[in-house]
Parts: sequence; C-alpha cells; structure tokens
Amino acid sequence: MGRDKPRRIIDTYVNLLVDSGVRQATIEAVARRCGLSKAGLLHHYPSRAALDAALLERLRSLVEEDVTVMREAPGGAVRYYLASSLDAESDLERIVVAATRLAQADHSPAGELLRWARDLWYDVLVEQLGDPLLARFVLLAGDGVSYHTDISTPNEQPFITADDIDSFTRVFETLQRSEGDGRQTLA
Amino acid sequence: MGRDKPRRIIDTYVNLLVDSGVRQATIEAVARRCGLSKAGLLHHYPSRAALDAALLERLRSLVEEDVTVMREAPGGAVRYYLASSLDAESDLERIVVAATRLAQADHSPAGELLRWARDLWYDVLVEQLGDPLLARFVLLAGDGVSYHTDISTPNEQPFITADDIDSFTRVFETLQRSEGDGRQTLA
DNA sequence: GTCTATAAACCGATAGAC
DNA sequence: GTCTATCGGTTTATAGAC
Repeated sequence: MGRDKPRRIIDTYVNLLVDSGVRQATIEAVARRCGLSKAGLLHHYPSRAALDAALLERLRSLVEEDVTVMREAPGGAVRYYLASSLDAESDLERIVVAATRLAQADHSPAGELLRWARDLWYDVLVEQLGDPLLARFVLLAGDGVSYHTDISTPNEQPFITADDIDSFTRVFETLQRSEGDGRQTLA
Repeated sequence: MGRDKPRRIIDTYVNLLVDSGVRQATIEAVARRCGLSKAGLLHHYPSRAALDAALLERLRSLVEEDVTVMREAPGGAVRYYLASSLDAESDLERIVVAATRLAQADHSPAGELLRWARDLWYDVLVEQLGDPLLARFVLLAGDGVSYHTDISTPNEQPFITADDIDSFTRVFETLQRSEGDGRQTLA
C-alpha cells in the first residue's frame, strides 16, 4: 500500500482536473496533495506532457477493460452505458472528464483518444442493437447524462436520476423491438 | 462598423475560449487578436473577472432571446433544440461552450448561469411535450449532440448529421403521440 | 528519491506618458 | 483610449545537495 506512487500521482492529477479545472491542476498543486515537492514529483514524471501522456494511457487501458465488460453486461449494453454515464464517481467516468478538460485545452492527443473511445463504445452498441442510428441515439443520451452530471452541483437535486435511466433504457428496448418488427419508427 | 469595441473584445474572448481553452485565453492573447495592447484592453474591462462577467451577461441575454424563438419555432421546440445543438457555429452555441469552459475552470457563476439556461429550455420542452420525462430525454439528446460536436475535429466526418437530427425528432414526436394515446412507452 | 534554490517565461494588473 | 514600462505573483523546469 502506498507503494505505487506514480499511480497515486495520476489519480491526484485526475481529481484536480475534474474538481478544479486545468488552471488549478498545476504540477505544484498535484505534488502538494501527494505530500511531495515539485521537484519530487518531476522525478517520476519529468514534465507536464509526461503527466498528460500517463493520464491518457491509463484512460486507454480503462476503456479497453470497460468495453469488454459492456459487451457482456447482464442487463444489456444500452442499460450499462447509460447507467455508467450517471455514475460520476467511477474511475472511468472521472478520467474521461479529466481527458475532456485536456482536450478542451487544445491538447489534441486527448481529443483523439476520446474519439477512439467513442468509436469503441459505438461499435458495441451497433453490435447489440443492429442499428447504427439507434446506437448513435443511445450514445447521445449517455453523453448528455455525463454533461448534466458534470455541470450539476452536489447540493442541488440531480437533474437526471437512476429511475430516468431505467425509463430511457426501456424506450430504447421498445424502439429496437419495433425496428425488428419492421415498424420503422427510425430512419 | 468596428465602433462597438467592447462587443468585439467579448467575441474574441469567446473564440479563444472555444478554440484554445481557458489556458490560452489570456488577456494579452485577446488583446493581440483585437489589435490592442494589454493595457488597452484593460481600459474597457478592468480585470479578467469583468471580462467573464460581460461574457456571462451576453450569454444571459442570448438565452432569453433564444427561449422565445424556441417557443414559437415552426417545426416545434424539439426539432429546434436538437438542430440548434448541431449548429456549432452559432453565436449562442459558441458562447455556451465558452461558458462551459469557464464553469469547468471552477468559475461558479458560469455553472449557475448554465443551469439557469438549462431550466429555461427544459420548461419550454415540458410545456410543449406535456411530459417532464420526455422533456429530459430531449434535453439529454441535444446536449449529447453538443458534446460530440465539441470533441469532433473539422477534418473528420461528423458523427451526427442533420439527417440524424431529423430521425430523432420524429422518434420523439412518435413517443409523444403514443403517450397521448395512453400507450405508456415511458415511465 | 526527495529536497531547497533558482532560472526563465508568463500572467494579471498598475503607473504614467501621449 | 491607447501606449510602454514595470511590479508582484505563478508556473514549468533545472541544478545541485543530501
């Protein structure tokens, strides 16, 4: 315990990015939260770019892991994706938000990786739903959930609830069935 | 022409926030793009906080204007909201993105204003759809569209197209009708 | 590996001339 | 209104001791 320092540094960097934004997420702030000096941290990651790269590498591995779980999810990929988007405290969701912050700060590798992740999730949804348009619909809803979770505050009552997710999931299931029946609700 | 300098400054600030992020959107960078020195800009807006406040005030007035247009939109509020979300080049959409950047940089007034705007749009949707759950569904889809437009690059083919928006709008219209008929697809 | 000290660049803001 | 010059503070990164 407490031995994997690089890991702890990245986690702290993610937390700072998510909770306080790119401006506050300085090397010194990360170091202080880890009980280190600036130079002490720079020994592990010799530059800010190295810190960013490590964060993205961790995101990459978490996404690959998540996609396999999503593919086998008992309640189906749709429910899994929507519910995941609502869980703002999960490691994956937090690091996705952190990467979004970096992407918005003109950090193009972060944007590329986020689009790569989106395509993976999209492929799983197309696979299970059998309809690209419906898959995009689900993806939009999930990412809308992430956005609203992101701009919400802890003290206000949540705009989207777990019950909502349940309802939306059932709607998508209904839409999928009606597609299969030849009743073209979509397209 | 060229006489409303404060307006030009805010527009430039918005562009920098959207295209390059909070870190690059410095007072000096805004000033340079306006052909001004730092002190020259600070004559119009005496601090960065004043610049932020002016941006938010402009957002507030654009939202109020947009809500009235949305309420009377010929194709309905749903189509209007979804289509607006896809138009990343509109003044409103760009300033919303800019405010999101500020909110994510721990600027709480920006977050408050964004939630206020969300509630206004939400009210119009509830009004027209007669179903809060369906209204939230539309809102999520629209904000998902904004997110994907945001992380996309000019050179890649767009993930969501105008045709998609058209399909989603029709799905929502179908869902609304089936609700009216008592066929509970939702809830 | 971790520290103190410091360099070099940059940012927000002010002073004062024009 | 706009400028140059500058102050005080911050940020990334390096040098060198322990």
